[in-house]
Amino acid sequence: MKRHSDEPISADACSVRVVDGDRVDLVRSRMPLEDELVDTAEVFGLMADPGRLRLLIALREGELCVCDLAAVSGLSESATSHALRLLRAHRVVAARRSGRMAYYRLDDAHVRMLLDLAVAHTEHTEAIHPERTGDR
Amino acid sequence: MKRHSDEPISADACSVRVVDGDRVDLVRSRMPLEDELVDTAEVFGLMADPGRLRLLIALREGELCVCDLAAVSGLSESATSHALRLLRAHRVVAARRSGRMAYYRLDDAHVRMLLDLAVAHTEHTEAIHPERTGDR
DNA sequence: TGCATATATGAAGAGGCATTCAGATGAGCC
DNA sequence: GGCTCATCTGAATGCCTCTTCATATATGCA
Repeated sequence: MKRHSDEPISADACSVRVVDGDRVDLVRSRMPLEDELVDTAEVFGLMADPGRLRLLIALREGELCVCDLAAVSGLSESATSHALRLLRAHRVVAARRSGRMAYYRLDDAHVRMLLDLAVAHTEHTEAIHPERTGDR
Repeated sequence: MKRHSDEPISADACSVRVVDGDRVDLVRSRMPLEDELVDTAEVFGLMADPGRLRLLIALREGELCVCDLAAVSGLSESATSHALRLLRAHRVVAARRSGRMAYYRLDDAHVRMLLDLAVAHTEHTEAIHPERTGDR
């Protein structure tokens, strides 16, 4: 049932011992392609910064201009712009320009779902929470 | 309808111009509490590393020992152990010990949902995606 | 008891990332 | 045209993170 080391383990099984080679091969076969996995990790990375996460959560309800996003997120306007640039580069948000204003909106259904799921989860724990006092 | 600057904008409205104060206040009132938001960002951060993400995806199907996780993820066993330690510290995975082996499993329903959603999405786009070439 | 195996840990180095500051672009207004 | 306002950009800096190497713990086995 348990074999080891002398069976064909697809890729880089050079120096690594393996306990359950069959499981390993199975799990490996179900692993997403490298590129997709890296993309996914990048998306999570975009949501891993509190400032950017605030921006994205704010945008769930509709578009906002940069200065309002800065006000909501607590970031400086420069930091906000940098963050939005990053998010835009990854097609997570899109911009609409009107005069000198720039209105940003969520532009990625997948990210929206992740955000909804995450916020729903926090609201769960919020039910237990008695207060909603100060912001920062 | 659009007011500005001279209304009470809860917290840090010192130097930041605000275009639509009502929207800002509304969005702010719906923003998760700071602590929860930071927690959420941390969870995303844990999934933002390709190595850790591979570990977590591998664990979706059941428990695995450290060396098999290393084999699956392509990480060194040391790096794997470090990663698992991090994940364990955040209660995302849990360990079961049997002899000198340590078997890890997913231990966070929320993370599992996020993973499922993410993997489902990659499997979707795998069929469709024509492009996604240049990022920045 | 002593050795090999499986995992855990600490320290350190390299790289990446977020913020800030200063300045640039570009639209609206007089 | 010249000024102001909203946003964008680049460079610099300090922090944080991931990996590796070396070593520690601890279990199983002879």
